[in-house]
Amino acid sequence: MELGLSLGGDSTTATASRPFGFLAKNPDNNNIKSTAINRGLEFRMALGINSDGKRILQDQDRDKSSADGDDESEAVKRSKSTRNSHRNRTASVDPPLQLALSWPSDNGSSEGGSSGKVRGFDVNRLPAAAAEAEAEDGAAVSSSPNSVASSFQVDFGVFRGGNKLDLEAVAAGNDGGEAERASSRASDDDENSSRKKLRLSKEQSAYLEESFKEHNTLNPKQKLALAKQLNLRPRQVEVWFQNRRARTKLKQTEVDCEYLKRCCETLTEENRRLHKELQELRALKNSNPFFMQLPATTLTMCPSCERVATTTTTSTAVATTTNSNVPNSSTTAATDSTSKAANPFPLSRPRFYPFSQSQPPPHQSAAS
DNA sequence: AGACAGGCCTCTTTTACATCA
DNA sequence: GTTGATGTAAAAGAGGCCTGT
Repeated sequence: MELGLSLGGDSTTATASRPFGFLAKNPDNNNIKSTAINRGLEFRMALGINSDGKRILQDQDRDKSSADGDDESEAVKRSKSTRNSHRNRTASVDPPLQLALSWPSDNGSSEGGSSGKVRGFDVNRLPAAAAEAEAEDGAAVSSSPNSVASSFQVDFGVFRGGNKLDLEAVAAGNDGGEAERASSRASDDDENSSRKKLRLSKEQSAYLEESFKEHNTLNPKQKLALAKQLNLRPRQVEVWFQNRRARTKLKQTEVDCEYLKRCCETLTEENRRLHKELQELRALKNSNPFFMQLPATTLTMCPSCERVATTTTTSTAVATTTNSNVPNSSTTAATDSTSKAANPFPLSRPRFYPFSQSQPPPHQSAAS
């Protein structure tokens, strides 16, 4: 059973006229990006010292070494720990949420407008993590203004840079208040730095959806390219595709289930109808002895037209056909006329010749 | 043949967000 | 308008299976 299913394609998120219009090059935004990045780097250094004067953000080696240390404990668990620890390592980096939350709040221009981007990128995209991911996966997670020139990328650069002053230029269209919500989450993250889940932005989701439409699985090259394009970790792209496939499968299962349910209902109704018809024929047989002289019949189904052909085994056979999908009205009409029992040759009634009188179907002649 | 890595699937957990009282 | 409870979608973790090397 093969059912078509259209998933995704959210008209609100996908750019209908230009599917990848948001990736269009925008020199102005590039300027913004480079500026933001520079400022963001500076900002990042400032945030590298926590209240205790300890270094929070250092170089990649620190992050990597600490993450590897976590891996050591997990490596005892099972033989596949290397792979999972690799997965965990990318996610175990200190979440950069504090960066976004420490933005100066006196700039009211982008207080609410940056929320979507903040949600999508800053929360998870620690620069150190980006560098780590780059080192691990060989994917250049673009922090360079020249790496990928697009407004889409520019947004990432701006928000990853963490400079709120530039948000207004690129954050139009985002709903407000999320920066504050993120701010409210910041204190929690300080205590329990468990995994921090990001919400992909609409643009990222739309882009991933477009990619998914083209191919629902990714080879490593495509994964890296997508990750680079969207400024995500390859693992995130991989997980997204996994979840997307799962969602598709779930939807397909629901559709299949619904289809089978309808099939079951149809067959039940058909079965009920046939039972009723059988009873009527039996009644007719009892009331009309002439019926008893009819030869035995064999039901066969034409594979091409799926019509049921009733053929007899004697030379006096009268081939009868009926479509399994014929509405009950025809059957009812036939049986109603049958119930009159006035015709001594009931098989000659139209019901038994649903095909053209002059040209019986091929299977009829073949069956006889 | 066995070890290993990598990918995918499935189930589960966790998180973010929306809705409602 | 605010707040807490609740439901839902989605990201991510974990483990198993399969395949290729």
